[in-house]
Amino acid sequence: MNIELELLQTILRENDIKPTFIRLKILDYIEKNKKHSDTEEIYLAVKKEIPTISRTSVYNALDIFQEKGLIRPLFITGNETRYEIELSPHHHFLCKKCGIIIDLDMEYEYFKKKTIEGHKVIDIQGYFKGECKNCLKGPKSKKGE
Amino acid sequence: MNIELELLQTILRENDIKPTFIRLKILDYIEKNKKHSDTEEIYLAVKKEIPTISRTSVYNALDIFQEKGLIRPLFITGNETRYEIELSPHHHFLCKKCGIIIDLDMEYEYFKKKTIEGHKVIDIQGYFKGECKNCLKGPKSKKGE
DNA sequence: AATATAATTTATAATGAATATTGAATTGGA
DNA sequence: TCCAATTCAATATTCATTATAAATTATATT
Repeated sequence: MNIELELLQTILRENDIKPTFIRLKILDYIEKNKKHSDTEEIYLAVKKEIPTISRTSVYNALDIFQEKGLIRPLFITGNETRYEIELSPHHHFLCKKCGIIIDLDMEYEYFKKKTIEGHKVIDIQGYFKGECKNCLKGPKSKKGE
Repeated sequence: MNIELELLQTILRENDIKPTFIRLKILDYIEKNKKHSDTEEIYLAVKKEIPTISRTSVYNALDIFQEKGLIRPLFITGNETRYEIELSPHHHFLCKKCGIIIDLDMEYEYFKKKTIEGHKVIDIQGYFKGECKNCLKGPKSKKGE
């Protein structure tokens, strides 16, 4: 067991999640991989190390992590749910051309607001959609074609 | 054919959408009903007047309306896609308790921004989630229990 | 009017993400 | 060790959506 996994183990324990190997590996993947992965991608990645793992275990682990606030789900594409490690609140940009999801660094005053128009705010998600910097540069930088 | 439907007819024609009865009725429903309906709700509502309508027709109509920018899809719940008439940009609040989706009136400076961190912005969706004003008032105002 | 052509609608099947269920395996105390 | 609870995995199922193909309707052409 390396140091990183031990740290993750501690994080899980602190959040009342039993640190099973599967959970560690799943959280480890989400943590290292800075993308916004969907369940299938996580499943395939962890499968390389744990070939017997089932999709259900991935769903289960993600559900627990989410309940405990370790990860945040993104419903940006409208298709599959994507996940990222829960860090300080930030918005996301989805490129409609190449599909990349980019974290935005902007700060907005309402990140600090606890209520809005009388409603109690627990979570905020801001999705910007359009064409990313890279795709704007021209057709030569297209990927996957 | 009443006046409202004639107006919708004109709107459809202006957007190069052939104003079939089905499309008129679907757009009419979304327009009148100020909620953020999902496909099933629209299907069931229109079915009352057009009993032979198929779900596929609803999906088709919604796709066209969306392509032409008449309606906007919301991916707020993470489950089904919801739709609203495309009006001036605004954010949404989802109550995790009762499920209601509320339009927020707040204005933000970035609604006017055409680019963000170098990326070209076409669409912005802001989702606030938490507990709505009404649910905060107490258990007596719960619905459906 | 009749026919051809295209667009629309319907019905049916297929897909794909997510959930439910069940039974086996594992763990943690009495 | 034994029992109970938890966890895991495999299967089946649900549900929203998409794809396909047939049927219907609308539009254009002769």
